[in-house]
Amino acid sequence: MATEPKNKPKPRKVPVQTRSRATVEAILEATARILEAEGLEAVTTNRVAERAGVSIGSLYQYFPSRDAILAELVRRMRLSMSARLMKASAEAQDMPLAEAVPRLMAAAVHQYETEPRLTAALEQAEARLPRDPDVLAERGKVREAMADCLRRRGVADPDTAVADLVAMTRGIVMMAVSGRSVDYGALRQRIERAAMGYLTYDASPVEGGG
Amino acid sequence: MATEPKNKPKPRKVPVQTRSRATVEAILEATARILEAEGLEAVTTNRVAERAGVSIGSLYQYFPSRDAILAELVRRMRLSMSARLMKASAEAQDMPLAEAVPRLMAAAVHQYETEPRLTAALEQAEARLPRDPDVLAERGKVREAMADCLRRRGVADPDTAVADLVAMTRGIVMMAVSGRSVDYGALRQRIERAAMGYLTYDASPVEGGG
DNA sequence: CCATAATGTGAGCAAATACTCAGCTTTCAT
DNA sequence: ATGAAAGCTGAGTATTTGCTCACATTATGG
Repeated sequence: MATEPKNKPKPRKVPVQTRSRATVEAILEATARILEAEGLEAVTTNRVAERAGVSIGSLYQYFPSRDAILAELVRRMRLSMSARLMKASAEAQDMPLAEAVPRLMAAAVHQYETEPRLTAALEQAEARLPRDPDVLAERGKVREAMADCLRRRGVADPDTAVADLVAMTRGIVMMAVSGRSVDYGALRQRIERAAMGYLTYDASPVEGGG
Repeated sequence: MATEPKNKPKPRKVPVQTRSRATVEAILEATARILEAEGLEAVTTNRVAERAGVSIGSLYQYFPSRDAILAELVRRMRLSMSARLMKASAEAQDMPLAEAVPRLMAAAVHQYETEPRLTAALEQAEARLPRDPDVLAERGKVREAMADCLRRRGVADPDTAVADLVAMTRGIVMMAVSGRSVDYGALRQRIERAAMGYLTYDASPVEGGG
């Protein structure tokens, strides 16, 4: 339960038989469902094991700690998001800005749209977890691809622009998700407006801005 | 540590002497410092008491639970933010959009700028806490004032616009805060660009944008 | 078959946590 | 000065948590 840094990433068994692979999946699935329904604090190892229908001992044969389960879920989500964004970037390669942006925004929103509560909880968990190098590397590639996309259209400082677009999108989606029900169609349109506005806005010289 | 709803908002003493008022402030201050340095999970009642230099018994004379301490901190932050935004709205009343928006954005960012990590932690705590009616009421007034500000300048659907602007701002600031060091001047400019872009973007068909 | 490895079990331990209580000290009004 | 009220104390309780371990069950290869 300590909040201390992970000083013991003890090695665990790797599941080789189909039975044990199913066990691992059941544990991850149970964790996701608890996260989704009750949030990060409700995820305890005993509860996960119970919900997964396996014993607590089995859980600890494949995951060295509670955080390791969360880390694996975070990892899968991030890699999935990266893959989706890479695909969208490739497809948007030759489109005009006004068509490329909606495509990229749709890809960025997809994960929140399909699993809003789970995604929010996983992002919260991610903040307290050590950075996953693979995730960082993939994210880097994605940002690069998206920045290229913008650079080709003459957007200034495309790296900052990508960071801002991602952040704006997350902000708007997270706020929507925290509310009751969401019209994702309207939401995507608003995000497209925010993105296109940001990208095309020309800060004309308003002097004496004090 | 339960995530269950608060079924026992047991009444506690109200501090009347200066000594006890100082105790209460010390408890809140200690909680803020722990939150800022180590995040939400590190906030335990025993640690707060120790850091505040008071006994655990004293803590429980003025706060019925751990969450009550967090709730009070959240409350103060939210009311302070609302007050600042109301003031900015009033001052921006008669300014043109290009001047009003920076003023409003500066007010919105101020809290994150002065206490970035604490603010992030408090927002995380807020998500798990019961809604404070006072905070909700003040927030409603603020949104109304800001929406009025926009409506006067002919912005369509000003309520949605305010919600989106707030969400975008939060998204960009939170992302910046999670990084190493932040240039808040540049940050404010980017947020102004996002806001102005959103507000002035005309989704007319831009043909042949290759 | 059977030896060996892989997998599964769950009672229970050590540590942490939220919170109480019985008694002590300080403040204050008179 | 004095009694009552306000404030303070911290060892202790009940519970929860992450996690281990000695042992039982199942699969696999020869």
